[in-house]
Amino acid sequence: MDDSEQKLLVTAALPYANGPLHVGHLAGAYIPADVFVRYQRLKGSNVLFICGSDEHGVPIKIRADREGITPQEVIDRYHGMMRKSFQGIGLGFDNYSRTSLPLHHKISQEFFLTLNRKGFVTEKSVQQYHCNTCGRFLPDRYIEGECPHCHQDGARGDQCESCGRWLEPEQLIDPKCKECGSCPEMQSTKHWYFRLSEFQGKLEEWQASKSDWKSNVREFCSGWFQEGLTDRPITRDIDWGVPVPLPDAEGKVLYVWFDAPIGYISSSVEWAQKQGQPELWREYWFDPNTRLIHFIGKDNIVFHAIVWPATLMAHGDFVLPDHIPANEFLNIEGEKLSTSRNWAVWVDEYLDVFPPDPLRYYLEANAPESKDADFGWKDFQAHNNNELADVLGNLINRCLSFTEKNFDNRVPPACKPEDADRAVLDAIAHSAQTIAAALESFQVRRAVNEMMDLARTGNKYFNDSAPWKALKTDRERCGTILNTTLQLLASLAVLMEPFLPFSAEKLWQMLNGSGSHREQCWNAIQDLRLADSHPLGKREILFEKIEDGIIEEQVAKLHS
RNA sequence: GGCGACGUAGCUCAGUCGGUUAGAGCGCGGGAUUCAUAACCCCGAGGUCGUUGGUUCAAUUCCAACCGUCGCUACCA
Repeated sequence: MDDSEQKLLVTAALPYANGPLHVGHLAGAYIPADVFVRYQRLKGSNVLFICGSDEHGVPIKIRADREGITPQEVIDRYHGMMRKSFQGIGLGFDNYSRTSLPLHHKISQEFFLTLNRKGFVTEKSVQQYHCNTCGRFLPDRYIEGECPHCHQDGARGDQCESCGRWLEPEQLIDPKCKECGSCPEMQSTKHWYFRLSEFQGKLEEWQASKSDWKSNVREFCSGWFQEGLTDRPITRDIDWGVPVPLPDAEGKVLYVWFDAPIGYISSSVEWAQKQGQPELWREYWFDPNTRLIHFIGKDNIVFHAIVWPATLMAHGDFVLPDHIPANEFLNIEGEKLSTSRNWAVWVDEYLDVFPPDPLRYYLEANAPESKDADFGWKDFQAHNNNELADVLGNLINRCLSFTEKNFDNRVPPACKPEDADRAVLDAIAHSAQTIAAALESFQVRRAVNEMMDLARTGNKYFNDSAPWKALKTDRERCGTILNTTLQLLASLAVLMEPFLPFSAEKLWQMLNGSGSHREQCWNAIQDLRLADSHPLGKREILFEKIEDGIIEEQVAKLHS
């Protein structure tokens, strides 16, 4: 199929709106998704990139109660912060929505009703702890008590941190509400269950065809299939969420895990409305040829690879996920990231101090693709200084500076190309192919390294060719060397776009390229040429080095 | 407890569908150069590929056990 006809519907996990965005979020889902989408756009693919804030659920409600504000104020705050962070780091969503919108509520309710009408939802009464003081039913992890096994105090209703055993809340001795400390009591309550168990066969059959999925996703699912899927409650007893659209469901909302992925659909609908073509979203979601790709972190695998596809199957009509590239986690300075201990690097705070591309580059080159990776400030500095500044930035600067000083800042003509010159042009084509192949299989790390290797090739060529010597003996030869290197820079401006969009744009301007580098075609990069005598733009340092002191401040801040 | 992942040079990681001298970047040592953000380029030192067994003509690569790190375990989304 022609790339321009193949529709791509790309989603990045909806971030939960009870805290700001951190580098772990970026590394796991957002940067890989953005790199993929930017590459696809250069290729000319028809791609829709969707995201939004996930704004329901108990944790948001509890945060609001603690701070004495409304849940709406909580989500407004974090939705705004995350949106700004995404923009600052260059996430190019076509639409960034939020699940608190009436549009999303309506679509989620319709979804629920369809499943109910088709008989995939059943009603059940269950016993649950209820805190009379806080006035709500308590999720397992919000109940604490003495562990029945090791008798340690402070065990949670889902698991004892001390002995690691998995618990049921009613096993706890002397249970207490984690928020207020009072003793909860068992109450009967009614919930609606999604009949997930009915879909095991279809899911297994469907996944059997996904041999190109990453092993972490496949292994994870096979474990679940072996255990056997069970029906899942998809409603909750709180007043913050999408109300269950049934007459006898007062005070019940849809479980966030049910409504959140529907946010991918409602965000697409909102996008279509903003385009003035309110039905346009159907061309993506209802076309069986659409490749639906969900970028997520590994904590999301079971929901995206099992529960959500089953939900889509139950509803019918919608396209099923084609691929679910799930990344592992990012640690910070060797320790597990923890928002409650403030052991995290927040994107908004990063952007107060640094430009976006160095962080993008670091997370791309150090992406947690096959196993957990580590974010280290010194490591970040090293990647910026040794690679972005010394290899890529220096190649650009040495070439432009030389051309400016000796050739009136114009592209010298290429005369009598030699083997070395041709080899550089061949290397461009080869890199473009290698990077494309890596990105098609979601290997950002390999792809960005290949891009940097092309810059290394450029440095070696420039060095071996020694235009500063040729300048004195053979001005024509010197011009040819610069011409070749400048063509390499033009290609790099396009090749950099998926990884370093801000710098790619600046480089294109420095080269005084026509239009935007984003209008170039990835598949024709090797044919991209700056014309003889083409006037170059204004030169500037593309990647500043980062001084030790700045890094030390960040490390100190992390430990404070 | 169950399931899974990972453990390769000082550091961060590739790789090996079993088979000549195990790779990259950084860091380190030496050299060359001066166009450039004291950058670039070349050379070099450094690894019994977590441990112990097994299969095999041959294992770092397959299998088992063990040790270590981590994740998931179904209402933390």
